[in-house]
Amino acid sequence: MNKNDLRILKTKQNIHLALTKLLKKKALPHIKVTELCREANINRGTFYFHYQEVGDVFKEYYEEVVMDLKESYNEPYRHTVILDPKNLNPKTVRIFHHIKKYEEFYRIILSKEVPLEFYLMLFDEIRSILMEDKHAVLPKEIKDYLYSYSANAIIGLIIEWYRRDFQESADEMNVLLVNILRLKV
Amino acid sequence: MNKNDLRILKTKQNIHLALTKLLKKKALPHIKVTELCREANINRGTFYFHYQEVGDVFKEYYEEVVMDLKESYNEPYRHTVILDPKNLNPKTVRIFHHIKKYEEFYRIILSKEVPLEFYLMLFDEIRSILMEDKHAVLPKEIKDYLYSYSANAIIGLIIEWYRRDFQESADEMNVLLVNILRLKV
DNA sequence: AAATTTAATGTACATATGTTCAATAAAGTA
DNA sequence: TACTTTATTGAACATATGTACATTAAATTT
Repeated sequence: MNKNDLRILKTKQNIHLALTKLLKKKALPHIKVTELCREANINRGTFYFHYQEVGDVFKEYYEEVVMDLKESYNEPYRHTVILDPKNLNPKTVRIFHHIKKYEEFYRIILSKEVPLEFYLMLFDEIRSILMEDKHAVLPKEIKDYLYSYSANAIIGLIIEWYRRDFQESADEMNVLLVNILRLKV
Repeated sequence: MNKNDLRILKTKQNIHLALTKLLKKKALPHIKVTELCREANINRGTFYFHYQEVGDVFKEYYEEVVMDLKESYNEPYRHTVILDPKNLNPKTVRIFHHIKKYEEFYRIILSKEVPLEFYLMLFDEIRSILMEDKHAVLPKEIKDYLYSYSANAIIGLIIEWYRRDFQESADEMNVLLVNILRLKV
């Protein structure tokens, strides 16, 4: 199975286009394989040759999106220590900008019908971003919990942001995060 | 439709028993309606008379579990201000004990195949528990975000706990939470 | 105990799933 | 260009979904 085979590239592109089209009409779990293939003008057998279920197609997208999140952290003005309010500069936090950029995408990720898997992918990604920060020397176990605590706390803000229909700007979210951290609750 | 009709109670009980049995073998989304009805010895039409999908049966369980979580906060030694480390007494936090009590249940809730809906139910429940605490006077918007931040931070610990197979005791988790809050990160 | 209500059953039907396989066509390779 | 590889197709099959409805049986009500 040659990943660069033109036939495969075309097929996958058709499926991707069909999925984005269908996602505007209905939630991911309600999109049927049959429906997706009809929309993409490909045979159902071809679908099953590449994927197991509709969610797998979405996962391919998601990997691109996560790539963007990763890349946004490999730039010159790289952040230093995110979750230390003493050092935190709102501009250093890129996560909210990333979410805003892919807002339509995260509306799907955060909708209740969708498998937790996508949420956990976001969690792991944010967690690993936080792990790159230098933290005070702490026992490994505490650190593991601390990263999970902090990563999910940020997603907590994102959930609230989503529920408020992403009204606030990404910069406002960064200021909000700083304020919450300053509360030291 | 009389909720107390013996026929309904029996049918639902059979379905519940069948689901718990099947859940020991496979993940929730892989349990088919047909399969569940075969196991419960009820007609498939009867199932669709009461539910839309297998997940709805699970939701009925979940409501009982959430009830327990709620009740654990209506007891004499009620907590005061959970997320203020200065006042926090590990014994006052009941969430981890609740999770441990329904460990098998939360293993399902936190497994990747399951819809985000169940996660969000837990989120909303913990969030509303935190909302009962008296916080310093803050603008409503900040408060909304703060509660989402704190509630999800706790679930972050629970995710990590789950991934470590719930090895730590609930008391150890409370101590851990206090330590993290004392770090003021 | 008889009458009434309605949950549960059995059957049917159109559609979807997930898999298999031989035939075809479109790509890559010599 | 001719040859080779393999992705795609189409057809078939067993099983599952979701809905509908007349019949049956088990409840509740009188």
